[in-house]
Formats: sequence, C-alpha cells, structure tokens
Amino acid sequence: MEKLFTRREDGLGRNDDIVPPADYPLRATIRDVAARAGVSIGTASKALNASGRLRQETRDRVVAAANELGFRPNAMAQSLHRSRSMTVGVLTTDSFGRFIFPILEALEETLAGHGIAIFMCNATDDPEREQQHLDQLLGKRIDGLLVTARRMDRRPAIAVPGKSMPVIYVFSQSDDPDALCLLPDDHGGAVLAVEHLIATGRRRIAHITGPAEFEAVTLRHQGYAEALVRAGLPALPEHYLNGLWSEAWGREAVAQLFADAATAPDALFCGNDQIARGASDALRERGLSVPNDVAVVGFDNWDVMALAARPPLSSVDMNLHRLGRAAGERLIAMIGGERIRGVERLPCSLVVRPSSAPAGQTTPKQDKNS
Amino acid sequence: MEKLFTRREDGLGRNDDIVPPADYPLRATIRDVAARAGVSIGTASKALNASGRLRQETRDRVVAAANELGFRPNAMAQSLHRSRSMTVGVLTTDSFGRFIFPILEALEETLAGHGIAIFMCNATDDPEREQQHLDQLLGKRIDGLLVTARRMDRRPAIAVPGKSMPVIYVFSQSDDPDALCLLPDDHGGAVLAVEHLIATGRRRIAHITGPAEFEAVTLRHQGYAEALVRAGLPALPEHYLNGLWSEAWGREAVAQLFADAATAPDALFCGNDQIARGASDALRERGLSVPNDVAVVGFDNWDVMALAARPPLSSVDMNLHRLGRAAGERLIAMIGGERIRGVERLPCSLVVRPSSAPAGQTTPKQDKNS
DNA sequence: GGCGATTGAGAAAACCTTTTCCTTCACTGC
DNA sequence: GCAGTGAAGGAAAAGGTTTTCTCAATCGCC
Repeated sequence: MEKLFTRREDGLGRNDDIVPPADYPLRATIRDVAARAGVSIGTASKALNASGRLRQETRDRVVAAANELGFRPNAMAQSLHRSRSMTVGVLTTDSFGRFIFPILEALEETLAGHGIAIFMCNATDDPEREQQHLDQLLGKRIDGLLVTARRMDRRPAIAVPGKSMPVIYVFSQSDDPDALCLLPDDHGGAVLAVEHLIATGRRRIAHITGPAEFEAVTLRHQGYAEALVRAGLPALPEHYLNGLWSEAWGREAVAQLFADAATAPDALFCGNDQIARGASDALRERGLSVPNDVAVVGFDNWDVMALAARPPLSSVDMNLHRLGRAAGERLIAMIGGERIRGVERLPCSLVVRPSSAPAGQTTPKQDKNS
Repeated sequence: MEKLFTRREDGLGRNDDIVPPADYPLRATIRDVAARAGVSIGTASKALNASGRLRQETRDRVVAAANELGFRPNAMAQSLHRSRSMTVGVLTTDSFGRFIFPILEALEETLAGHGIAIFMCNATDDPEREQQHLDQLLGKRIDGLLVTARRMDRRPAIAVPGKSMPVIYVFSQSDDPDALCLLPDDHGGAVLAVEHLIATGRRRIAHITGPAEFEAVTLRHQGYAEALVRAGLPALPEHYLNGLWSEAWGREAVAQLFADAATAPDALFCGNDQIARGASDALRERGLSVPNDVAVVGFDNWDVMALAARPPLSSVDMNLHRLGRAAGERLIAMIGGERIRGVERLPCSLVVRPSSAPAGQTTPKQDKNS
C-alpha cells in the first residue's frame, strides 16, 4: 500500500508530560495532496483556495485528491502566515454564571459566523490565575479579548501590553476610559417597569432590591425615582428597601412594607426575579392578591423564577442575547481596525405577565398547573 | 530610536473582510530577542527553554532581553512544530445550560493546570452547525474533543476522521461503543435518597419525576424501586408519577398523590429540585408539614431552588464539578496515548437539609428569613 | 606543545501554508 | 522562423519556533 501521509522521521513528542502514542495517525498535509494530484504544493494551495491561474482540470484534480485524503488545512500554519489567529479569548473574572450564558451563546454564534473561535477562560476572582490566562491567550495570539463578570462591578483594566489588542468588557465595567464597556441599561429598564405600573393604575410603588454596593442597584433606583417624579408621584424613602438578592429577602421586605397598612404600597418593583417571587409568595400568604391588590414586577426575566411564580411574573429582560451579539459585532469591528470606546448601554425590555395586570380586573384564571 | 520589532514588509492583511490597521504594533519575536541579546535565534530558544548547553551568563542575557521586549513565544509556531496544539474543543450539542456550568468550570480548571486551552462551541441542536464547528476544530488541530449536552440523551457519535483523536462524552452518551462517556450515577443517587428516607422512618415513599423518555428518569426509578424492595417495602405503581421537570408538575403530582388519604405517601423523592419545590409548596398549602408529615428529597442540589424552598430541600448532588474534573483528567490521559472507553458513572452524594428530617421530630425552627 | 575531550554557540532543517515571482510552453501574427 | 503574448504551473520565501548537527574554542593532560 502506498504511503499516504507524511510522517516526521525525527523523534517528535519529547514534550515533557504528554507523549503521543507512536501510532498516532497524522493528518494529510497539503504536501500529500500535491503529491497525489501530481502538482507542486504552491499549485495545490492555489487550487484549494480558488486563487491564482490554473486550468480547471488541475483544480479539479487537486480538490479530488484533497477529498480522498480528508485534507483539512492546518489553521495554525495559516494563522502563522496571516498573523491573524481567528481566535478571541473570553475571560470571566469570576466563574461562569447564569447571566454569562446567554451572552456567551450569542457571542459565540456571532463570531462563529465570521470563522472566529473562542477560548474560554475562568479566573475565579484570582488575579494570579487571571494573569496566567492572559499570558496564555497572548501566547496564542488572540485577535481580541472579551472580559466579563457575573457581577456588574467596576473592575481594574486588563493589562494588555502594547494597547494594540481590542478589548471589550461585557456585563462588567472597567476603570480604563479607553476601554469599551457593554452593559444593559439598568436605568431605562427600571423606568420601563415603573411606567408600566403607573400606566396600569398603580400609585404607591415600592422598590425592593439588592445590596446598595451594586452599581446596578443605584442605577435602577434612580430610574425608579425619576419615573415616579415624572408622573407626579412621590418617591418615599420607606418604599425603597435594600437587602439581599434572595427570595427570603423578598418575603421579609413584604413583611416590613405591609406592617403598617397606612403606608402599604399597591405595587412592587423588585430588583430581581428571586426577590419578586419571594415577595409574591409572601403577599399571597398574607391574603393579598397579586395582581389585584398588589402588582409585582421583577428584573432579569429568568424563566425558572418568573414562570414558576403564581401568578407568573412580569419582569424586565436585559436582552443578554442581544448584548452578546453586540459584543461580537463590536469586537469584529475593532479587529478590523475600528477604534471604539466608552460605555454603551443597551436597552432592556419589559415582559408583561399576569403579576402586573391592571388593578381591579379579575385575576386571569389560572390554568390547573400554575 | 532603534527598530525594536520585526515588521513584515509585504502587504499583509489582505484577508477578505478583516483588515488590521496599518499601525498594528507587532509583538517581539524570538528573532528580536536574539538580536538584542547578541546571539542566534537557536541559542535564544535554548536559553528561554532552559535546554541545550549554554553558559549561565548567556542565558541571563537572553532572558533579560526577552523581558525588556515583553517577549512571549508564539504558541502557534510552537504548536506547528510540536504537532500538539495544546487546545481541546468543547462542543455542546444544545446550548449551554445550567448543568454544563459546573462541569465546564472544573474542566477548564483541570486543563488549564496542564497548559491546555479550551475552544467553546455551541451547536444548538443543529447538525449542520455541529459539522461546521467540528471542521473548524479539526482545522485548529485540537488535541482532544469533549462533547456535552444539556439533556442526557443518547446521541450519535461525532464523526472524527481517523479515529485518532480522543473524544469524551460528558453528561451525554454516545452510541459509539468505543467512546468514553462520563455520567453521574443516577441509579446510585436514587438509592442514596430512598435509603435516607427509609432510615429516617419513612415507609410510603413516592417518586415524582420527569418524562419517561429520559434515560436518567428510568435509571433513577430503578434505583428507587430497588432500594424499596431491598428494605422490604412495596414499590407501588400509584406512587410513581411521570410528568414535566417543573414546579407546576410537582404541585399537580401532590394533588394526585394526596387525593386519596388511604394511599397518601409519607415521603416524596422528586426527580429534580423544581418538582420538589413545587411539591413542597403544595404540601404546605394543603396543611401538611414538611418534614413532619411528609419528607421531601429533590435531585440536582440546585441551590437556587433547594435553599429558597421552605424548609430548605434535601437533594441529591450529581457532583458535576467532580465530573468535569474527571473529564479533564481522562482527556489528558487519552491525549497522552491511553485508550479509555466505556461508560463511567461517577457517584452522587446526598445533601441533607430540613425537608427530610426524621418524622415526628419538631420542625427545626426557621430563621426569620426563610 | 600537541592531542583528545568538553563546552558553548551558530546554521539549518522542519512544522504547514500562502503568495510572489519566475520559468516554461504553446500560440498568434508577421 | 521568430518575437511577442498569455496561460499554466513551479520555486522559494516568509511566518516563529524547536532541535539536531556541526564547528570553533577552550581545557586538561601527558
């Protein structure tokens, strides 16, 4: 049988801890294709890339040979030549969280459409690991870097030497004024929620949310307050409660808010769906009807929470998928040479479900499963 | 000022849609390092890799030059030479789900420890996209491939030409008998849960779970039934209910199970934490105490559900982190030439919380937040 | 002082492609 | 019959690194 593939004669694989088996079958190279088609490797390359001046018959012969051999060009060799690796890194400051997924998914889809692959790295809040990952990525000559975090805190800028490589912060913010940061418009999302509640007839709208240290908490609070003031409603201090991002806190906050009937609200805008669900449960257990007595709107539009609640929760959707797509598009543009910087906030949208139906209407009858 | 970095003179970047800016600063190469240290590139290489026979003074000089230039070896060139890319692909059949997270996290950590980077690909159940991704990964000469899926269904084998590349299926199973599949031990997990319930004095244990098509559902059911039989308890058909993976189904199942007081169970083993939570809510609303009247154990140990439930849920933990670590270790071994195949099931563990405290004891007093 | 042994460092091949620049050859037109 | 043209395909460099082989210089020893 003819010798199909090139095989190195020297002792490869002296790589310290990982030694390939001796019979590891080697992939066909363009050299093999050229030999089989009876042309030079330059000609083979032209035929496979549909470039250069070649007879059609020659092209066909080369392509046929390539197919027979299952030839697939070595992307590393190509990249070396083009000095473009067609890869980007995604570095998560803390571990992969539920918010990162939709972003990642859309990002991956967008970049894959341009033939760009993604290196995933996770630094788990460890600066040393972050540096190691960065080193590795730089060694791999990534064309761009995307930094993300589960929590939307401001983080120190990634130290990329040379300032040459495009860097985008998604769902996280850097203190580097030259960086591009992509975030959801928390302020606008809150306005959306509160205006919806006002439009459905609510007048005493409370805001139960997470720890005050989060920038998102501040921004959403501002949006909430502004929307109230714009509608001529007071933003009462006793209607703004900070706590944890948990259901338990939602329940406790309801206990606080409804302890005094005189100041009890007729709507709750909650900082996330877990709080909203806890609040909703607590209201029901107090004998208050959602939405008839009190409307509830959450944040995140996390289906697991929003749909399982009784009744299903209205919620602000941060459109993380769109955020991921935008990140991919900006990154492509930046790799192409465009310089983009600043903070870009993408709009949220409101998903209305029964928990915020207009007051006084009968609750939509629930199906037997909910 | 001296010319620091090599710069290609020809018109690079004729790459179709992505053209780098003309002033894109180039990284230092080993050639630059060698020039600065006044040695040949071969010598520089030896100095940087601590190999070969060199004077210490020469080594130091080269290393110093490398540091001054911020030199970082081009991993693509290295890989080309070593025919070892130090990358692996992770291909998710369907999109990234909550089960994949912990696996991915541990996998990434394990591989990063060996200097191996991860390409993330998502095929979203589209065979064509899957093939595209696979092509791309093969072009990138990944050293191994990891296939995963949100749902634990059996899937067709990935078509890797040459049978040479290590492939591992994690949290998903292939019909290829030569493949290695890593899965949680669903059967054992169910046994753990049921034996725990029996040990705490329960005798009429029902199993509410997901759709019968899932292999995990079958396996857990078997474990459940076996544990009952082994304890001399009957596995009643009316105590086994298939439905959806949702809270709503958990609530409905409770309605069915407790419609007839004569056959009502004193414990529920649920197929996931959402069902368990729904069931737990429904029990409370029926005036039944968890765990005093009925004990509840879930599956997945998903903190968002298990901890937010009242009382917090006992649950079977699939140890996905360990699964991810194991996948990484097996992959490393296989890249090293070991041949591993078959189905490996890693043990689950049981996390006990108040929802399954022994019957008759008073419910542990709840803190004010729960 | 001459010889072999040893040490230190350079030259070059190899990894796999792409691309530019040449060469060869067959024609056309005179 | 020959210069000029155009087409087809080959040779070679480049991209960055590792590794083997070779060579020169130094050392120890008799």
